[in-house]
Amino acid sequence: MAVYLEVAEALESDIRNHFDSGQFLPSEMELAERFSINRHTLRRAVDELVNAGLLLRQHGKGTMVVDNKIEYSLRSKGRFTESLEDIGLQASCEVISIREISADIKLAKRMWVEVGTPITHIETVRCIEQAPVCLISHYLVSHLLPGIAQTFKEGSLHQWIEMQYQKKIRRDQSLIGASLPTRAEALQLKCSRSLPLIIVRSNNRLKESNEIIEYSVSRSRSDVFEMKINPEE
Amino acid sequence: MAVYLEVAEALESDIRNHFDSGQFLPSEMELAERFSINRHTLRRAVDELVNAGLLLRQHGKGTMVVDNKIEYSLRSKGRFTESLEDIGLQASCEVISIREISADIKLAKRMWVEVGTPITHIETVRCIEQAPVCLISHYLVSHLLPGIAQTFKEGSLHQWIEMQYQKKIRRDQSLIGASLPTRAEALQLKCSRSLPLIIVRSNNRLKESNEIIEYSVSRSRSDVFEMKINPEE
DNA sequence: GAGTGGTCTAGACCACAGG
DNA sequence: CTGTGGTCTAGACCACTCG
Repeated sequence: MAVYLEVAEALESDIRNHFDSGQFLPSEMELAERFSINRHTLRRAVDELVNAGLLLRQHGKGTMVVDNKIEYSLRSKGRFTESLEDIGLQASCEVISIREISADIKLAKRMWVEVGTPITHIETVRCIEQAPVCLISHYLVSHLLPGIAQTFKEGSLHQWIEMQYQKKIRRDQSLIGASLPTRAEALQLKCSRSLPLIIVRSNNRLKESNEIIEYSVSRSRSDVFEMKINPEE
Repeated sequence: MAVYLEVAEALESDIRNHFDSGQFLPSEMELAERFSINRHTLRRAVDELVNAGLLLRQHGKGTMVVDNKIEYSLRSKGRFTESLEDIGLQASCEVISIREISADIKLAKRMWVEVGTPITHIETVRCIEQAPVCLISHYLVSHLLPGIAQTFKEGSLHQWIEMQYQKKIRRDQSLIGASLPTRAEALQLKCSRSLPLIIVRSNNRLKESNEIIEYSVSRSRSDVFEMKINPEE
C-alpha cells in the first residue's frame, strides 16, 4: 500500500479522535516531519482527506477540519425530510446580510418585474445545532414590503411578512437541482467542496393579487436534507 | 494562472479537436516534452482532465480519452425541466438488466411488503440523443405483474404496465436528494465522478386498491435535469 | 525487456493571510 | 515580516501491461 494512503488513514483517525470541526491542523511541514515523510507526500495524503470532505485547505491560513461530530449526530438521525411548503419559508436562524439592489436583466426575468425594479436582497442561513445546513437568498419586491430591510432581524421571513404586512403568501412552482458548492458556499456551510448541494428555486406570490413578492434560492447540504414531495390529487 | 491549468486547457482543446473517444494520448514523457514542462507538472494538468471526466488513466497502458462530443450538444441546450409526474415514469430508452430478487429488510420496509416477497428488479437507462442521462432502478411487486420480466423490452415501463395489465398507477410521495455518482454510475452515465446526481425515490400504487406496486430510484445528471414541482392547491 | 503510469524524495520559489 | 498553503522542477525507483 502506498505511503500516502497509509498516512491518510492514520491522519484521519487522529483527526476523528483529537480534533473538532473548525480547528486547524498543524502545518504541512510539521505533519511531514511527524510522519517522517516528504512534504509532497504529506500533501498527497491530505489531498485524500480534502477530497473526502474531511478537510478544507485555506491558502495562507492553514487546513481546517470540517467534518465534525455534529455532522455525525445529524447523520445518525437520518436525513431531514423537508416538506416543500417549508423550503425557503421556514425559520431561518440568522440573517447574514441585507442589501438594497435593483433587478438586473436575469433577476427581472425570473421575478417578472421590470429591469431596475428595487429589490431587497436578504441572505440567511439555517442552522441545526449550531451547524449551518442551508443558505437561502431571498429577493423581495421592495415596494410591496416597505421598511423590511430595517425591521427584519431573524426567524422566519415568511411569518414576519404575514405578521407585519398582513399579506398571505402562496408558493408558486419550484425547480429542484443539484450542484457542487462554490468556495464561498463551502466555507459558509463548513463543508467540503465535493458535497453536493440541493438547489431549490421558487417564486412566491401574494395570495390575493397574485403578484410575485419573492424569488428565493436555497442551497441545502445533501447529506442532511432530502426534499419531500406530496402529490395533491 | 498556474502552468498546469494552462496546459490542461491547451490539452483539452487538443483532445477535443484531434482525438476520439477510446484513443490513447501520447505518453506523459512525450507530452511533458512537447509542452516544455516537467513530467510532474504535466501529470498535474492531466489530473484536471481526469477529474473532469475527459481522460481515464490505465496503469501500464496509457491514458485514454473517454469523453464524448454529445455532452456538449446537451449542455448547449440548457437543462431539461422535468415534471415530477414524469420522473421515473416516462419512456426509458433501454433496459439494462432484469432480475428476480426477493425483498431484503431494507427494501421490504420501503415497499411495505414482507421480507422475502418476490420482486422484479429492472434497471433502465434514459438517453437523449444517444447520451445516457438518467438511470432508473424499478422494484416491482412480482405477483401483481406476472410475466413482466419476460415481456417488457423497452420504452415506458408505466405505459407498458397500464397497457398490458389494465392497471392504473398513482404516484405516491417522492423524496429528492443529491449525491455524487459511484464509479459504476459515472461510467454508465459517461460523466465525471464530480458531477452531482439528482436522486428521486418514489413509490407508486395501484389507483384502485392502493397497493404499492413499485418503488423506484432514479439518478439524473444535474447538468441536464432540473425537477419541476407544481403545487396543486 | 521496453514502455507506461504511480510514488517518493528534494529543493526552490510564489501567493496569500495576518500581525 | 513570518508562516501558511500552492506550484514547479529534477531525478529516482516501483508496479503494471504487453509483446
